[in-house]
Amino acid sequence: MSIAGDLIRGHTDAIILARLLQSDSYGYEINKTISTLSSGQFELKEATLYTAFKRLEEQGCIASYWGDSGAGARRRYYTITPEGREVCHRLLREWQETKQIMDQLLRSEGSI
Amino acid sequence: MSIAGDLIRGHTDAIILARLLQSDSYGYEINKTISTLSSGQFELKEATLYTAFKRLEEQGCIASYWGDSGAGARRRYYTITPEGREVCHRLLREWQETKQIMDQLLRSEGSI
DNA sequence: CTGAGATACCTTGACAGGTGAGGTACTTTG
DNA sequence: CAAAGTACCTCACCTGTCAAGGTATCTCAG
Repeated sequence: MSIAGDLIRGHTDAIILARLLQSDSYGYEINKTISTLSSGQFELKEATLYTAFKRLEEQGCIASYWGDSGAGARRRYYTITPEGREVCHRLLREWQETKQIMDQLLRSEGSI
Repeated sequence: MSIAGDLIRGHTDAIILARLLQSDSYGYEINKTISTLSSGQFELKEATLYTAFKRLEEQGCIASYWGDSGAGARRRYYTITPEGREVCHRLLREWQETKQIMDQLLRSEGSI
């Protein structure tokens, strides 16, 4: 992982929800996907991931069900709820804002 | 403030150092500048700002001196050290990476 | 058959950073 | 004189990350 988790902090939920917007998935797979999508530059730690799941489920953004993996260990699948979709879209907008503001604040030229 | 502090968390130091890269300044002014630059969309809380100053000074990234304000309350000015400049440039690079990775992770199309 | 490695889940405790609330002290302005 | 602005600072609390540890199953090489 080339970037620290603290730099992503506050965006973990957005990342997870954005994945679930694509399709239902389970912890292990989501983690792999994130690693792949970021070309190995970032990965959620397991503890972080599972606490996020718990948080999001309590908030009603996601729901879970045990999937039948056929072979291999059992999997708990997560699905995004309508409420979760709304939250996700809000978080995506917030990310766009954050980017913009950060760029303004870090731009070297800009004093006043 | 329209965006939450948690979204910025981990980038506070970068924001402060980037300001000091422009010129020496003091807490109150830095806060105003940040508010102005972000069009009022973001502001550091005082507690956040001063803990950050303390942290950065301990790390040797900034140094401080009491300025003579002439009229009004005394001001503690901060100046960026050579080490601070290096750190700042590293943080700016990290921000670029973070942006890129986040965009990849949040992009709707991308599964695998 | 056995051991290693992959798949898959989960919890706990420590730690760090952000922040609300509170405090000090001076100056300007109505 | 009181209120508001300038300017500093600290403490206790909360939240999210993560190292470390644990469980269980399956596959495959030796």
